[in-house]
Amino acid sequence: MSTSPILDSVTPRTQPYHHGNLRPVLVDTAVQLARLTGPDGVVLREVARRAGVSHNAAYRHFEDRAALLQEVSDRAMADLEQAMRERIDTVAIEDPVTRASERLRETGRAYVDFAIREPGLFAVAFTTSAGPRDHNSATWTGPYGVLNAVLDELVDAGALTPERRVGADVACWATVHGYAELHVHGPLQEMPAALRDEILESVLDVVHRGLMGS
Amino acid sequence: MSTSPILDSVTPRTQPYHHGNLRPVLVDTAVQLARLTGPDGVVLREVARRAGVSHNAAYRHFEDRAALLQEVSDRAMADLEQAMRERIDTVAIEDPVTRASERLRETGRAYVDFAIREPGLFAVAFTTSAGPRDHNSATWTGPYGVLNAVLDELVDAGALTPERRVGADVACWATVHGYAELHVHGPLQEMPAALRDEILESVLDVVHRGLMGS
DNA sequence: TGTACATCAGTGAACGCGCGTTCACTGATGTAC
DNA sequence: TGTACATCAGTGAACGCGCGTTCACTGATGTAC
Repeated sequence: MSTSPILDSVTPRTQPYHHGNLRPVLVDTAVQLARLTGPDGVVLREVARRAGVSHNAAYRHFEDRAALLQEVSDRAMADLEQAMRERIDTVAIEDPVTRASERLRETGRAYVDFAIREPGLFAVAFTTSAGPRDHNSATWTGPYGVLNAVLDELVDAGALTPERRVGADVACWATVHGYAELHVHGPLQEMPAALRDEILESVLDVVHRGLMGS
Repeated sequence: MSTSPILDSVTPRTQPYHHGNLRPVLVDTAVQLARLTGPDGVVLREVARRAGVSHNAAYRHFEDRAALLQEVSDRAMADLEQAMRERIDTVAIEDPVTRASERLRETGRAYVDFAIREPGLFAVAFTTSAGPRDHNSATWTGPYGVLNAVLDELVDAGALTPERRVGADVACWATVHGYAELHVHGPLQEMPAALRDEILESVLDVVHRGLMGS
C-alpha cells in the first residue's frame, strides 16, 4: 500500500517487501492444499504460489518441505481431535453407563465422519505421525487420548472390566480406522453414504458387544 | 548369444533384439519393485532398467504406467488371498463351531501378517483396487471372498445368526485392515512384534464376542 | 534526533534430478505365394 | 525351397514438465551510540 502512487515505479508493488506474517499464512495455505490433494499435493512451490510469494521464501520459516508437512499434519490431528471432542460433548445422557457407551460411539462416528469429510487432512495426519510418545495413557493427547479417556469412563462406570480395558483402545481404533480407510481410499469408496452410516452402526454394535458383552 | 563372436561389432549384444518374454518379466520386475517401495516406486523407467530393456519398451505391452500398476495390484491381491487360504487350511479342528471360529481368526491373522511381511504389496493392492464388483456374496473373489466364505461357515455351523451375519464382513474387514494400517504405515509402527501379535489376539477376541457373544 | 550498521526476510536465477510419454526408426519374425 | 513383404517388438533421442534446494543478492527493519 503505497502512500504516494505517483512516485511508484511502472509496476507498483501491491504487497510490501516484507510480508510480516508469512509463516502462519504458509501453514494455512498448505492446509488448504492438503484438504484438496492429500500429502503428495503439499508442494512447496505451489504453497508459495498460492501465498503470493517467491517459491523459496518458505525456507526462511521452515527447514524443508518435511517440516512444513509436519505442521500440516499436526493441524490435521488437532482438527480431528476437536471434531471428536465436539461430538462426544453432545451426549446428554444421565445414566453413567449409557452415557459412556454413547460417548464411545460418538468417538467412532466422529472419527469416520472426519475421514470422509476431510480425506486429504485425514491422510496427511497419518503419513507423518510419530505415534503415541509414551506408555502412560493419562498423558496421551490427540485423538488417541480422547479415545482412551472415554474408555476410562466406561471402566469408571463399571461397564468395562479392567481386564477388558487392556487392548480395548487398539481394538476401537483399528476398527474405525479401518472402516474409514476402506471407505476413503479403499474398495468401499462407491458405497452410498446412507448405507455406509448404517453399516457403521452395526460395526459399532460389534465393538460394543465385544467389549461389554459376555 | 552370437554364434560368431568374431563378426560381432565392438560391443557384442548379449541379449537378442527381441526379448521374446518381456511382458511377464516386466510384471515380475514391477512386483519386486513394489515390494521394496510401494506404489510410488513402481516407476516405468526403473522397471525397464531392471529388466535390462529400453525405458519405453514397456509401451509395447502396457497402455501406460497405470495399466502396469494395475497388474501389480492384481498380483498383490492374489498373493494376499493365497496367504489367507493357506492359513485357514491349517485349521484341523473337528467341531464345526470351533473350527469355523478358528478359521475366522486365521483369516484375520493372515491378513495382518501379510500386511506386515509385504507392506509394499499391501499398499499397492489397495491403491488401485476397484472393490467388490457386485452384491452377491457367493461370487465374491479375492480376500473379501475368502472372508465371506468363512463367515458363511459360521452361519452354517449355527455360531452366527443370520441377523448378525449382516455387516459382519465389513466389521471383520475394517478391524484387521485398520490394525494392519496402524502398524504398517501408521502410528503403531514402533510396537514390538510380540506385543503386536498379543494385542491382535485380544482384538480378535473383541470381534469374536461381538459377533457370537450375547 | 540522527546515523551507521547488523540482521532479517524477501527476490530471481539456476542446478540437478527424474519422470511419463511420443517420435521416427530398425532389427527380427512370420506368412503368402 | 526361396523370396517379397507386412507386422511385431525392440531402440535412442527428445519433449515438456515440475520438483526441492541453493546461491548471491536486495529491500526493510531494528538497534547501539
